[in-house]
Amino acid sequence: MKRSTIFDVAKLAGVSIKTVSRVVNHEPNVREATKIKVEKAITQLQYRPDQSARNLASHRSHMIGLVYDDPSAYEIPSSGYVMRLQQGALAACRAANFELLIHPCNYRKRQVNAELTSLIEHARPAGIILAAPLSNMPKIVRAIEATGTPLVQLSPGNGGGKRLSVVTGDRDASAEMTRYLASLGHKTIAFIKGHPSHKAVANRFLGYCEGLEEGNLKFSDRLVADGDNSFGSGEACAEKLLKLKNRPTAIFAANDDMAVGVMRAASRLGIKVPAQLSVAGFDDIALARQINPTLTTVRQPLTDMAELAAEALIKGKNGSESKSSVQHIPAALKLRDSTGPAPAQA
Amino acid sequence: MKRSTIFDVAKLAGVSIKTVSRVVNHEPNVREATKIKVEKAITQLQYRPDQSARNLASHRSHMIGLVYDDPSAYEIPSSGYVMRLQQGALAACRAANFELLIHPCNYRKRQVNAELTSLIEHARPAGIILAAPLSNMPKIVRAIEATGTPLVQLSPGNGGGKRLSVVTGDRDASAEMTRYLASLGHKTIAFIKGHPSHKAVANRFLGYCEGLEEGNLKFSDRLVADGDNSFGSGEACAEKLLKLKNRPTAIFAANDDMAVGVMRAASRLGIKVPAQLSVAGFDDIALARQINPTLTTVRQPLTDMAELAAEALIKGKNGSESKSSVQHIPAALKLRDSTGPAPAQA
DNA sequence: GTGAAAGCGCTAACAC
DNA sequence: GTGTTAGCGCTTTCAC
Repeated sequence: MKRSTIFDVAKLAGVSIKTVSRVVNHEPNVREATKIKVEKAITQLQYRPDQSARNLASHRSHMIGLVYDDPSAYEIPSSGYVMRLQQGALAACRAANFELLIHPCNYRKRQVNAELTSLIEHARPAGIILAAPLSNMPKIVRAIEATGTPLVQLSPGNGGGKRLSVVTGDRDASAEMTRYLASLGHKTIAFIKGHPSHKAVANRFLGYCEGLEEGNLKFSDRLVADGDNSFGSGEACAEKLLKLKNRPTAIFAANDDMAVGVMRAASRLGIKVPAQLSVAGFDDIALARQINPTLTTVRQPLTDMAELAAEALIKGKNGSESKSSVQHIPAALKLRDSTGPAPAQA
Repeated sequence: MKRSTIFDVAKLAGVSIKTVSRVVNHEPNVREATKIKVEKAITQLQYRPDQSARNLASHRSHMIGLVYDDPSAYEIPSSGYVMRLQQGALAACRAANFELLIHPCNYRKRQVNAELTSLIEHARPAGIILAAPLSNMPKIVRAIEATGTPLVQLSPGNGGGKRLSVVTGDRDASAEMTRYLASLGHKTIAFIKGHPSHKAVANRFLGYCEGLEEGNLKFSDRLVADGDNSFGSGEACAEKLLKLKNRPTAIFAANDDMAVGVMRAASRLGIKVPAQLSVAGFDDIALARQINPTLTTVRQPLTDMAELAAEALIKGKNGSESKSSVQHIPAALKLRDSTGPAPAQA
């Protein structure tokens, strides 16, 4: 049997299609009695508005797009990050009866822009959530803005800018973690930096420096290694750091994937965590609680951030709310088993 | 500036809109010269067809929906499974210029059907990929079929049925893994079953039984524990099994999440893997290579399966191809460090 | 090979 | 409060 249209409902309810439309869209100016009549017809006919028609006529949709760096470009997918992003966005979508489109994209490729434009034209999402590190790439941000699609940036890295964004205190939390390590008696605390293109992660290095200072430790270049956010790079950096003659008693990695790599390297080198080495990460991916010992880390409220972003997009469908605002959700230390007091002797 | 429409292109190229439409859709019956003229106009005007209009007029779309069990309902998201599913579907989408809609849903809820119907009406996907264990739930399958949306089931568990599906040899691979463990000298091989609602996982238990027989080992009830696919259940089951008076020297878990739980339990109980206990899983999630020791498992070709499913949906847009077919992609053993020879004494 | 006209099912603007 | 009338930008007949 054919699907019923707004006309069928109108006829059955004895009203005009516009009235049906009003009821469906919860618009004002409909008498309660009329509304009930229409609603009855809707259930009776099992009417469900056609989104394509709706989108076409109204120039919006009930979908939002989540765009993030393609994790399969990495050695091992940093799935925790992506999953939490999705989880948050999905929560907001579910609540508002929206659907979520996911679009990982590799910013290293030339065609990113075309790809994003194509996504937008194809799906006409009501808005785009742009995750870090893509959110701090002007080229990408501009490409999306050019289409006129509402955009929320997640952790854009810089101050906040003139657009909608959701951020967390990467720097503050890193400083706090560093101070915590110092408070455990660690004197040589190494740091593994993240990928340079990822500004929010770069801020964590700043926090580390700040934390050292506040903990009355001096910064040393040799204790800093350059990772790229991947598990493998964490492993490699750790190996390098752990072979130093005066090796660090604590390693703080700019993200969990790398921290897990550190633990793997330590285990291979026969170094016990946390007895001989404390390891800390950042993000609190699911894996952090699954490995052994469980990883001390900073819980980045990724899920909440994505949810907030999605909500903003969904609400803002009327037009444009406050055009620029930065929502801040604080991060929190998660102290677990991978960190402990500094060993007596190095 | 306003977006150009098919009319603008037609005018500029000096043809009718229908001809433009033909060129855009790669339809036959267009002279080469005309085609080139139109294509030139398209680039010049930066014309991009509006999907909403297209969908409305043609009753199809360029999106496919991926529906899977909501992992956040679990204690710890089994993110590896979902990520690989997404990866495969995304690969196919990217190649065909489709977009991917993700829709985790909790089958335990009453409203699943309404939710799925709503997804379909909202987005009008060209097809749905239904992952296990949802794919073996008649209620859900029927709800989707009722909407007339093309459907591909992943690992539906039963023989294959009359619909499109993509399966792997869960049973054979499990038997193979069991034989492998037997070949290492293990006499007491325990098994942790998965969630009973997940038929494909249930088949793995059958494979275990089969493998025992072929390895000339006898099946024992006390060596079988009931997990539910979650990390936590694996941990709990392992604890139970490892406290048996004649404890197993090998534990084969029906999925990797549970196998990781087993390793965690072993580590807590001070049991060394693989020296004192061999652990094997199933799926080959990313985590399998990240933990220490790395996990011996069965590589379920999830990514390939999802990709194949998406391709089928994308190709089949013309109408209905062969209405019933079962694609089989074999699974393969991944021998890593968590398994080894049986210890001399138990 | 190509084009004209008729919708697809809805929303928007304005009339009543 | 409610209905009327145009479109939204495309695909589909079917005619030429």
